[in-house]
Amino acid sequence: MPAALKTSVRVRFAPSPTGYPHLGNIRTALFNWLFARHNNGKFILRIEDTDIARKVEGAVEIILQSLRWLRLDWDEGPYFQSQRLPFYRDTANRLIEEDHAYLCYCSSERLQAMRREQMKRKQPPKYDRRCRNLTQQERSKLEAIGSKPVVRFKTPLSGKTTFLDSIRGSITFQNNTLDDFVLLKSDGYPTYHLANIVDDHLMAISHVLRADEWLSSTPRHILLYQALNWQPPQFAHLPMILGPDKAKLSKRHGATSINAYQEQGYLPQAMINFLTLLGWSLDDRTELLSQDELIQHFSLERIGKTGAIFNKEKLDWMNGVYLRKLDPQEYIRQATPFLERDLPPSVKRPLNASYVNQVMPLIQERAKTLAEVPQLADFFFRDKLSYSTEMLLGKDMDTQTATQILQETLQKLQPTEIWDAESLESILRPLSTELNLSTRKFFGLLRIAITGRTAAPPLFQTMAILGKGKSLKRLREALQRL
RNA sequence: GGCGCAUUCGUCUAGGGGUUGAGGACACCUCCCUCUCAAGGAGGAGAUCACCGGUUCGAAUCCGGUAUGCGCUACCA
Repeated sequence: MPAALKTSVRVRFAPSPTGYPHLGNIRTALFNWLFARHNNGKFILRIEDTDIARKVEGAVEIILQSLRWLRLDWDEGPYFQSQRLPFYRDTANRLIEEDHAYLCYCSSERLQAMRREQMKRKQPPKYDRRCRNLTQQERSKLEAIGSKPVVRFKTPLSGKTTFLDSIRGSITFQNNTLDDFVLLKSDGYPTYHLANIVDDHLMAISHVLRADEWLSSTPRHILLYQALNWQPPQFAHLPMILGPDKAKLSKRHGATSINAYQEQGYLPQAMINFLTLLGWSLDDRTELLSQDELIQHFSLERIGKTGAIFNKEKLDWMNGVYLRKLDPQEYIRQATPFLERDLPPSVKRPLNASYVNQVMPLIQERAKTLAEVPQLADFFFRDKLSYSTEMLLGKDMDTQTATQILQETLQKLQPTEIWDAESLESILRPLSTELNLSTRKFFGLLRIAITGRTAAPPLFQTMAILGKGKSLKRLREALQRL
């Protein structure tokens, strides 16, 4: 390997297309990407599709789409392991030739029965190495019966394997606690262990940043590198992202697929910021960092060791911060598809752009996700409001008073020519004194008449945008309800 | 069962022998602003730093043990 290549940072994200990527997968991708960009290295994408049975149709496309959404651009790939089978087969053969691996003819039935028996006796379930020292004659006999062999690694029976993890320090395993794991399956496909180290070597990967769940397999990988006389990469095992039950994130934790967050109206920059802080920190106070700042400051040293429970409330808060920071025009651009998608079907499509432009600034500081926008802005668009008379009257107002208030308001507003927030305020505020009503009560009543809710954007601005016709119509409708 | 890793407010975390009677953020509570909501501002509550020993003048910080949690223990990744 050329010296220049050795010192350059080359990392990879190597998902298996067995499902949609969840937060944990994406966080691993993100840390690899940040590490590559920080060090001016390369970020490589590799699809580990070596399990035909568990392969999920369309998963690869979703993975790519998720990375694009988060703007985690890759420099090489995607490589597909299913298209690189000869590399693994050749390596397995070399291992057999050099007496580091052997063919195993044991049936999965026998293996299973053996494991069950071992478990029952409270023994560690391990392959019993029956085929490790087969003679040529015995092998021929088994092949004659039609047994399809797998290739197993000849794990050293004694000694220990030690490696230095960038995050966890020195870690040692006794070799006799490992068993002879499978390298090549009987269908000719490699297992993760083989494919992974062959590709990491061939692709000159300098650092392997992967989830903590791989820590226990690392001695196997080190042993493989040693057997092949290859230089292993630097390993760094990332703390995992946990579900609320503290268990490894999985399907049963609900909407964990990353594209679900896109659909729920989270911003990629908020996701990036939040995910990075799940396991990494800059200092004792910085919470908000842009993608550039993240790249600038990211380092392995500041990655924590403990698994992090995903805290949705904080994500919501952070997404709200990013939403509010958005340039108003950009906000509208982002929110419009959600309005088109989620506003009631009765609202005419396509939406009136200039009207949306007026409404959105009132919503921008109130939504934590873009998916909330249609809900919050709903009454600006729909024709019929739905609320009860009880709601209109509130706790302590009788029908008569309410009727009088609405009538007076209509009377005052009818002749008004200039219909903007300021004029409306200058008319309605004095009216509340005139009626001897607190602004809280008075505006509260009008708010429900105008918006159908108790919590909404400021009244006068809302009425201004709604326009005179619609506003008066709603006041009249309220009157009719009483 | 075996092996490995981890353990600081409910959650994410800072802090890596004395400046810490442990700092920040989310969530929560109170008050201010205010036509409601949101945003913003000011406060508050919340952690015997898992436990037990040891080293040290001094330990959240170093060492050992225990407990608990998690991960791995497949012809899955």
